[in-house]
Amino acid sequence: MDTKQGVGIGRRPIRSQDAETIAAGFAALADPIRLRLFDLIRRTGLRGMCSCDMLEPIGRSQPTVSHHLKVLREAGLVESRREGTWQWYTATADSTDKLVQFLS
Amino acid sequence: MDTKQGVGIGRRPIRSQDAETIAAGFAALADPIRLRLFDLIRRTGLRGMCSCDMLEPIGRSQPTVSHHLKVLREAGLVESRREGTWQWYTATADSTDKLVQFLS
DNA sequence: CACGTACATTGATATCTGTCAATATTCTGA
DNA sequence: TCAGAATATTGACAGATATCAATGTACGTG
Repeated sequence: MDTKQGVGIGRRPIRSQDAETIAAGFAALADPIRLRLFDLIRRTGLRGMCSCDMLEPIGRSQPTVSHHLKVLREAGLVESRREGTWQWYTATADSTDKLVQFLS
Repeated sequence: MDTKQGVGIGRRPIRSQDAETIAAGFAALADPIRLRLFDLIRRTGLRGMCSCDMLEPIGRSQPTVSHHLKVLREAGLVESRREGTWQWYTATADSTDKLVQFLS
């Protein structure tokens, strides 16, 4: 049976392709460790945070933290720059724009 | 109205327990099918949407859609009411508050 | 060059997740 | 009470993911 109303109210549903993109953004924050990493990094503002300083507060092995940082980077939520042997992570400016836009 | 800080950006890093909760919310939207379901439901406002009308636009089997709706419901993003054999889904009022608060 | 530090990658494994067919449940109407 | 419709649950399975030990790579200092 069909309970549909006539069209006219509201815009069109999200495109399947856009859903993939936005869902991928949410997926990057869908893990508690990544969420905490992103939270830590974002708090450090422009200066950013060295990944060596994340191990202790996060409480996971170095490879695991490195893996999660890669996921955050590939999702466009953070970016990194080298400084000697250190790697500094900062939150990207428009990191969460699409996500907030979808939620609002 | 208390003065307690929410889970947004404050002086201290997010608590591990809060990270679990918020990450679970993001996880509910981390799948493209669920994102589209939530998008569809939200567009119908107070009236809501019958799950029988979701099958065709979503393009997944009835058990799969039912499974995703359950995930959305358990995440607090949608709620449902029975009407005869139909099940009507609506977006909850404060569904995305915590998520937006974290992102902002 | 050699060594130590910071970080990334690989490989293995246990767990989680999305999917559908089959089946069960709940409700309506005859 | 019986049949049919809408929805939920179960069971099975393939693919994804989180994790760590081991190893590899890049950089700085002697």
